[in-house]
Amino acid sequence: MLFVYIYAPEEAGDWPPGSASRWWLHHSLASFDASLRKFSSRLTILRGPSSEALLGLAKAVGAGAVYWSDLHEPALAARDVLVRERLTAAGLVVESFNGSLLHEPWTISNQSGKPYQIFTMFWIQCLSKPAPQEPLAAPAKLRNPEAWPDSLSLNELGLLPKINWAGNIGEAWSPGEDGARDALDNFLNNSFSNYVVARDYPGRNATSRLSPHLHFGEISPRQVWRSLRLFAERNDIPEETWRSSQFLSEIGWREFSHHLLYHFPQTPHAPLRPGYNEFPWRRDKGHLTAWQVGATGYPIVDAGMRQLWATGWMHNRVRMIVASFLVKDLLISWTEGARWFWDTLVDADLAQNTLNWQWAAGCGADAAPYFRVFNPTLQGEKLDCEGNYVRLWCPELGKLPDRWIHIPWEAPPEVLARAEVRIGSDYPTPIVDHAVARAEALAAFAQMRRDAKSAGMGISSQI
DNA sequence: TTTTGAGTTGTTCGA
DNA sequence: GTCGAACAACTCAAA
Repeated sequence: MLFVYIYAPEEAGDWPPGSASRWWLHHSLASFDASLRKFSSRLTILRGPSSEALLGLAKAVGAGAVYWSDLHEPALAARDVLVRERLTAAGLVVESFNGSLLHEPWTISNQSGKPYQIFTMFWIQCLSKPAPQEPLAAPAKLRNPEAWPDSLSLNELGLLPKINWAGNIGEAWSPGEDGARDALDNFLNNSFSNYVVARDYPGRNATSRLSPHLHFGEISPRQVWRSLRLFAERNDIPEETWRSSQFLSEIGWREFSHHLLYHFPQTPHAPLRPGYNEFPWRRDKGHLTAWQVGATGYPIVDAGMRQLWATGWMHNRVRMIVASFLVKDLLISWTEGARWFWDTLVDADLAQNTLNWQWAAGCGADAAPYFRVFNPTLQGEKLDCEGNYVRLWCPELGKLPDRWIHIPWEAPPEVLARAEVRIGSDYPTPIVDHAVARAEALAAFAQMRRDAKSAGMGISSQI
């Protein structure tokens, strides 16, 4: 038995892995190889094109069958169809399996046979199905080939960034199966019981941080399901409680996003609701850059964007706040935000990135209504009331009292002087006035609805 | 068949 | 200070 990873970013269409993803991939592959070495096995690493690589390898080692886990990202799924055809034509047995979802996307549909576009009903349907298949145990031993085929070294893939900005990322994460299992165990034991309350506070480490592990297949949702069930049994948590838990429903949202991408493959670049096609997004390079580097003048937004840059990850709640800010306050297209997240997130996942950005922009499935505009000051004061999160990522504001930490531009001059903050030089002046920006956003969305109505198309998401 | 109600994550305004 | 209404349009299942 031979394990092979083929690096073929050009086969991912418009979405080759970004820098943060490649960093994770490097360490995940290293971890996988290390675990194979315990069986005196090893990971064979090849470069695409995938079908050529696999045909060559099969010939070299005399393989009779090729197996892989299904992916549903549009470009990769199309690639896999071609690979399957070519391998089959060459006389190889080819089988693929569901390794990344609780249910195959075509098995969940509403009464008229169409995909759900509302999460609640989708998830009720998922939960009403028989429990997902139990994950198989890892093999106790492997049958190794008589001779190992040629393989690239991991470093030859050039996945690590040229500049060593990944230093901070490494401190925050342990890519690989062991890291994934530790993250889940740690979450279940320490955070599961209080998840509903604590998860919204970015200063508390109360979320599972499983997303990159799930994306790279280091742990599967079926393993999460089973671990949660076993944890519940050990702790006398009734089945009804854990099955309807907020945490499991987050796994459900992941599932929902992957099913939607399967059914609506155009959504990474086009709004699910066609009425949003003509929305007059602004192209303001200066504002976009300020958002990207965390220099908007709104502390909770800047803290989030800097956390993203420094660690390849951002707290879920803060993702909503910064997304709302880009889309509603700056009126910059959600696709710009999706691009930036794609390149900077270690958990960048096409399905989830797409669903969630469209959700924030209001143009997606079960989306936030257009009038739901996050107020960055209020969100900061509610969820980071002592300013710990802001002080961690915006240290130049560190000496400001709690009272002013989320509204530094309103602080009295003597307070600013004492805190050694000069607004406009030490920390930016807000690049927009939220109250004005909110009014403009509401007006722009209202105009879009009028235009859509007069064009007789509505903003229906029907396709 | 038609109607009704509810739907991840919010904010503002006026009583 | 608190509280409810309003801020749309559409999906989907239950009644």
